[in-house]
Amino acid sequence: MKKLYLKDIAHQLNVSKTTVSLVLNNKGDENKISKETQNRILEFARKHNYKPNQLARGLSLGKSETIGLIVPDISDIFYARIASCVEKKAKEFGYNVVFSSSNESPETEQELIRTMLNRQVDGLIIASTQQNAADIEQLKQSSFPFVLIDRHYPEIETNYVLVDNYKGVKLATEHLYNNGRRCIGFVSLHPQLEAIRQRLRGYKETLESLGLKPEKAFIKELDKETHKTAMKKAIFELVSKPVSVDAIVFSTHYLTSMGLRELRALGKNVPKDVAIVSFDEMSAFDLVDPPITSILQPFNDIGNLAVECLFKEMKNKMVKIDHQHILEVELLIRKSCGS
Amino acid sequence: MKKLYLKDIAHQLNVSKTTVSLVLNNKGDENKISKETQNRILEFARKHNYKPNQLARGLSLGKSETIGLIVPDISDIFYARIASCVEKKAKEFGYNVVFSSSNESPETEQELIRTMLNRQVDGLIIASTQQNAADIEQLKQSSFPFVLIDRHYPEIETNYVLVDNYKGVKLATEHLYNNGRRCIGFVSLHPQLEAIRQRLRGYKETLESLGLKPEKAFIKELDKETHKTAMKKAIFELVSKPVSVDAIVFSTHYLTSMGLRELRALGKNVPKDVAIVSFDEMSAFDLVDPPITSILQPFNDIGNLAVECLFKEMKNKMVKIDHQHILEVELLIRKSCGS
DNA sequence: CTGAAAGCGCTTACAG
DNA sequence: CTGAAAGCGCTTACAG
Repeated sequence: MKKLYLKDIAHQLNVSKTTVSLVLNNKGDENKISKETQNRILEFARKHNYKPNQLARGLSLGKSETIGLIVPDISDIFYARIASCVEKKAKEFGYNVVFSSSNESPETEQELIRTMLNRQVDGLIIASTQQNAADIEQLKQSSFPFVLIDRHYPEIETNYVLVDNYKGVKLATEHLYNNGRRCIGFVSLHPQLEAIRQRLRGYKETLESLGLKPEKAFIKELDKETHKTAMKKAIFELVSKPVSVDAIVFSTHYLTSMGLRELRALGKNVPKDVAIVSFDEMSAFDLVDPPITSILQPFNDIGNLAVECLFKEMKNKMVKIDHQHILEVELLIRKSCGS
Repeated sequence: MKKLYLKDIAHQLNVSKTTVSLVLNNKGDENKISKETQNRILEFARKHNYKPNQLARGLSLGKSETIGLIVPDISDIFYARIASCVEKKAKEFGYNVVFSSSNESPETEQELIRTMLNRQVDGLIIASTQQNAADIEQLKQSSFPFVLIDRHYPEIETNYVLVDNYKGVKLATEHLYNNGRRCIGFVSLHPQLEAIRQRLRGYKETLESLGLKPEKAFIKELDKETHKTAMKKAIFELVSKPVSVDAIVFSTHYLTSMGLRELRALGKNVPKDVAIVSFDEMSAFDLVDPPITSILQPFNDIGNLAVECLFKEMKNKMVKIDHQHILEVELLIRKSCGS
């Protein structure tokens, strides 16, 4: 089966390329091309399964009908789920998506943004490393359509779809308190991410509002790079004298898993000795011993909303910053807090 | 920052577009362009961060430096991990990847393959629905570079990277046997997939080699569409009289989770009443009560090898079928089989 | 109603 | 050593 081109169709049907192109782009009527000609073309194209070369089309049209999705790590189930939604939603608009992982590296992120722009994506959805203000600012200045998800730059006004991180941890902390816990620890990554900062703030302020003091020793901030080894030490310190925490809020699903492993290794009973709550969850958290109480993020809504906002931006030409969504989060109570 | 084009550089540097293009494509030397001119151009391009429009470049070159990845579901952690590897590996070759999920629909898969071809991807990695022989055959006929992963068409000779499904289940079944189980059930999806068929075969033949009979009633094949409700019924039947299985092999990670939930709902103790093994695993399987003995798939190797094979094909022009890899699988023994 | 022609931004064979 | 020109496969303003 030889590849079929526009000119082949024109040739075989004895019409011009213009006519074929117009008809195939649904502009037959507005260009008053006879129904008969239209049908011949449509029929022929369908029968031979003609599809235009998207590179040529994109070059000519100045758009690629592709959007780019940049996430820290596509193999993180949270982002994988979002990617899945983004893909589905984009398809509704007839768009494809190119994805890439930044691996939390600002340099990689920068490179990815540029590569995608060179590939002429029409819009970008970014879960940023949040250390790449320059490029985000530039995107904004050049009125390129983009929306930030999961992570945003508080100092740059952009469209975004986030989650109420503060509220999530507040819910979790209160839940722990209501279950009688008074020495509540907090384990997270380094708070260079605004999302993490909000979670930390949620933790601290909730403790205070409950009349508890957020002790320095209760809080463990691990480096992204070294958190695997650091976790062991962190958990050990949290559950040993003089700290001896009776509950821990983990700021991310994989920290929860790692932390739980360490707690077990130290012979601690969850929830008896230490209750735990996880921000975000994993597929099998309900099967874990004990089932892990988790803060659920609406990943479907994040993905869908992001795409919708992006398409509004792309349509508007004039980019307006009027899509700043902070979605609600939900505390799913299972057994890891003792009730 | 206005977008910079090739002609702008040529203009500003008082040389032709040809010269600029040649230099930027590292063909300066072979075209004997003076070192000085080369340096001026390189310097200028770097300083202004010039990157060619990939659509134009692709159209001109007849290739896009993009590969396509089609999987059943990008939000399945198994495929997400493979996608992550594929992305990393492709980047080493300077390639991007476009991904899409077929959602196990042959029609969608067909459409995706065509869309990707129209987008001029230079090669395809496909975890097929295995119900789309026509397109795969066509890809093959037209000598388009592609490699199948995870699932293949036994009736079509293609390059592929698979996993030893038979062996995996054999290992699992023997392990169960060695732990004293004699009534071993098998829960899987409908065996329209060759991979599933191999797993089923592994189960049956191993039982036989062990002197056990693979009873019809021990085997549950669920429909992809209805497996959520069907699982409840299947598990109930397996653990009730007259069947009363004392072990179950699940042919996929999410079936394991679902099955375990049902076992618990019925008050069954795992592994005392029913031992279980999972083909493929999830992140928290080691934390589950009990930790789930699983057959591990080398997703990293699958992704890397697939990309390597694909690039060899792409380079060779003449596509040769000499990359048929069946990777080893590993049984990770935890506690769900009683030892 | 329809076609010839220019243009999208590149690459490269060819000529000098 | 370097440039003018053709070509990749489309779209569409313009002319008739």
